[in-house]
Amino acid sequence: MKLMILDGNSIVNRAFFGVRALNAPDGTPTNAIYGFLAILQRLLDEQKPDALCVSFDLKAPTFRHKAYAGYKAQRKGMPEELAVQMPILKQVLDEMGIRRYELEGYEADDILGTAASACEKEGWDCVIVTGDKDSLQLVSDRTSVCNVKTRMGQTETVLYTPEVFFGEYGFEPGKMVDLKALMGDSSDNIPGVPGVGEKTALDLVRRFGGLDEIYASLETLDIRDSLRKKLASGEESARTSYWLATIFREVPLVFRPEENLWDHNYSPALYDLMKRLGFLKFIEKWGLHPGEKETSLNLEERLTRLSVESSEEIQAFRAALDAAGAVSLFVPDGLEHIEVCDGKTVWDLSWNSCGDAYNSLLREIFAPNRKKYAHQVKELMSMLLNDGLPVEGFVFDTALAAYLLDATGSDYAPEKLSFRYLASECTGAEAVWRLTPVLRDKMRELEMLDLYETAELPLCSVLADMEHEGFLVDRKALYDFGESLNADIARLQQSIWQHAGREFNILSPKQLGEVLFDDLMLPSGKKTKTGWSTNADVLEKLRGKHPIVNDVLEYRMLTKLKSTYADGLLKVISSDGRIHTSFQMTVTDTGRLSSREPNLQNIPIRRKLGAQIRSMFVASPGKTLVDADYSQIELRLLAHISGDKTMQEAFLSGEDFHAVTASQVFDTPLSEVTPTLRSRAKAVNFGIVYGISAFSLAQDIGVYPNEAKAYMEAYLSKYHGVREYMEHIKEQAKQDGYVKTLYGRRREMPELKSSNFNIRSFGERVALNMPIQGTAADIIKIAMVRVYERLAGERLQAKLLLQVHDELIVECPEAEAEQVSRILKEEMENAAHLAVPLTAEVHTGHSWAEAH
DNA sequence: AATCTCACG
DNA sequence: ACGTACGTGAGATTA
Repeated sequence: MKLMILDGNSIVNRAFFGVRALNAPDGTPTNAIYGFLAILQRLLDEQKPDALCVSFDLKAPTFRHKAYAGYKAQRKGMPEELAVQMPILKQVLDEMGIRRYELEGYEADDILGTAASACEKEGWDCVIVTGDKDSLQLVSDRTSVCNVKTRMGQTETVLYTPEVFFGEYGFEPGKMVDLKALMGDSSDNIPGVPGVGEKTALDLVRRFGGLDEIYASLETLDIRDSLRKKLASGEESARTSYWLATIFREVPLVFRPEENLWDHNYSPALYDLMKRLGFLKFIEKWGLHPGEKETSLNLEERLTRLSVESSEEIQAFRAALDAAGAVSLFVPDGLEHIEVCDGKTVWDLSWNSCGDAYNSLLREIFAPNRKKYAHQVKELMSMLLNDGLPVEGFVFDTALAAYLLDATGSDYAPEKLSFRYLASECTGAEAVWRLTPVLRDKMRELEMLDLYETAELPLCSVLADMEHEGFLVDRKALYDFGESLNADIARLQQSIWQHAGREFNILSPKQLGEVLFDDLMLPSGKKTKTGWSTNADVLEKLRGKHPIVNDVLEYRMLTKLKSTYADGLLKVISSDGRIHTSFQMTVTDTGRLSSREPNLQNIPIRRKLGAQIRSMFVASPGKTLVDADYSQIELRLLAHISGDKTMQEAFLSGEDFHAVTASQVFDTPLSEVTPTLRSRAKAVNFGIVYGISAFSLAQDIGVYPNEAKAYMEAYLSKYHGVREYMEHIKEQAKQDGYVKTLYGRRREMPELKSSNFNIRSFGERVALNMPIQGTAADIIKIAMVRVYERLAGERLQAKLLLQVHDELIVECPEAEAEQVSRILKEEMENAAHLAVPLTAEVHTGHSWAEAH
């Protein structure tokens, strides 16, 4: 039998500092509880114990004289956001049926030690789960210690058995106390022997054993006399420390492992609690259900479902359809099956059940003048376009609404939304029906209805059309390009292997790291979780130190082009010779679109060879491409939003903005701004939008941090409105708990309240960046809707193909090119009226490379 | 499935 | 003292 006992305070601390800010729907912080449960769940899966319990410290002073010696005095008080989570966590454990042990006057460690002893006496195995190293002294044949670390939200565990412990420390676990007695531990106020640190202490214990062995033959030990002296004068301190470091294993508590047998006996109240905390994941994972009362209540309210099969049922459905003012729809996976809700009944139709009538029923359901609410309207429209069905008349999209209300969410499935916004369990078309008025009201409350109606919802048909249209690709040219890379890739591979003196997988960061930093002894810089970093930034700095570096950089570039772009794109050319991407409207935290399968928003351009890929995206014969992109829209928005007059004047002057910045920041006449100065100013401009630090700016432009700091200082004094904006927005975000764009799009910002420095700093940068990036996203969405309407309204054959954040691409007959160019420029530039001009540059060409 | 790297704005 | 720029998606390797 096996008992698992968790060191509650230690694990909850790890969880709190390791998990990003999370809040329950009512705002209560929940990250520590969430992290604790995630760690618990993982260990249950790994260890599969028969019994389970948790120990906690109580805050009161401890019984043993450690307390009076100021024991743990240096441990900081618990942050408020963690403190409020503690009682809730304990409640969760109670409802889960997991026993808690907490004893006034004793440390959690003492309880762990006592529990381990009890297990050993009764012939049980014991696994102690903790984030501290203090309990390692308890490791024995029967007792192991599972050490938990959280790094960047990821949990890592190390299971210490006597063998693992010996492997790491080079002595038996029991001697851990001796080690501490010698080296001390400032966090536990254990003095140790003055002048003896970790290195010395480790060496002593490994070579001679514990305190008894050392002091028994102190005079004859093979050590320096200075150390002998320190040990001799520190003996009393060492003996006291030994006692302080020893975990007390006899707390006055009867611990019977069998009393903690764990049977997954969750109380019905656990469902309510987890629901209040917003922990859908655990509700699902643990299969929790509401108590009887709530279930029956929901069942009564639930609309009747009817599978439409017989001709009578088809008749009834048609009658209901005609009588309904609007219907809600849900299409689980493809048009061969659809749920329709008229507010009274949920009708379930499918190709299987309705047979020949199905197609005509679909035509009736999707009749252009029928008002329809649906979930993921754009995706539905794409399916309809493929089947030649009409795409008009969609007046609400629950997924899109939910995204506007909370863009940081990751799952907008109808059942999740009904859980969250309706506190009920309906699914599919019924959920869509009930959610529609609720989500609409919420959007109105938060002043986002206008953005929804003028940008997001109309954009669905624009994007569906773009996806349907696709972008023509010169398949042969793309194939030839891919083939032409092979020779160089093979040559570089040989050369790299030659330099390395052996064959290895160059694309493996691990193997490459060994070659560069172990074999060739190049200076290693940054490290990653798993080893030394070998990314382009690092390698760039090693250029010239060894010829292999250049080859690796080039090899990486070529293999990337080959696999992602040449081979990758060839794979997704459709039978019509075109590539049809999918735009996602509910993915980004800022309001941007994203593109996938394939991603057409990251086609190469920055380097010559890569940019060739763009020449293979072409207009079909007789047609041309028109490409329009906003010029520095984000910086213009910074000038507008911050209200900085100097920056606004720079844009109004019509001069090269980065050059003007250089001239102002480096106090140089505009005519004397060198390319280097300009490019540094450019880096500062972009850095500011991202909330950069001087350190990173220095990295980016290759100067000392001091110098970078001076640049930023000069920048912010010159553009003092920007400095004021930066301070103001952070303050505002902290107060409101969210930031928003000029058009009212929001992003919730729980990070700003975190007591974790890194998370909080990240939040501050986001608060600064999101209103700018998000407003730019709003503006181009508005422009897209207007361009689409103009192109249709003026009866042009021109078709929008692609959006790349600040760029739109249209394909049209050559004869329309001039008119289309004018429409793009007008609609893009007039989509918003700012304190500075918003300009779009338009070009035409037969390939994307030419037109950009 | 997680990690690293790299393509874009 | 920390750890070092915002937002994405895809391919290859590793565990």
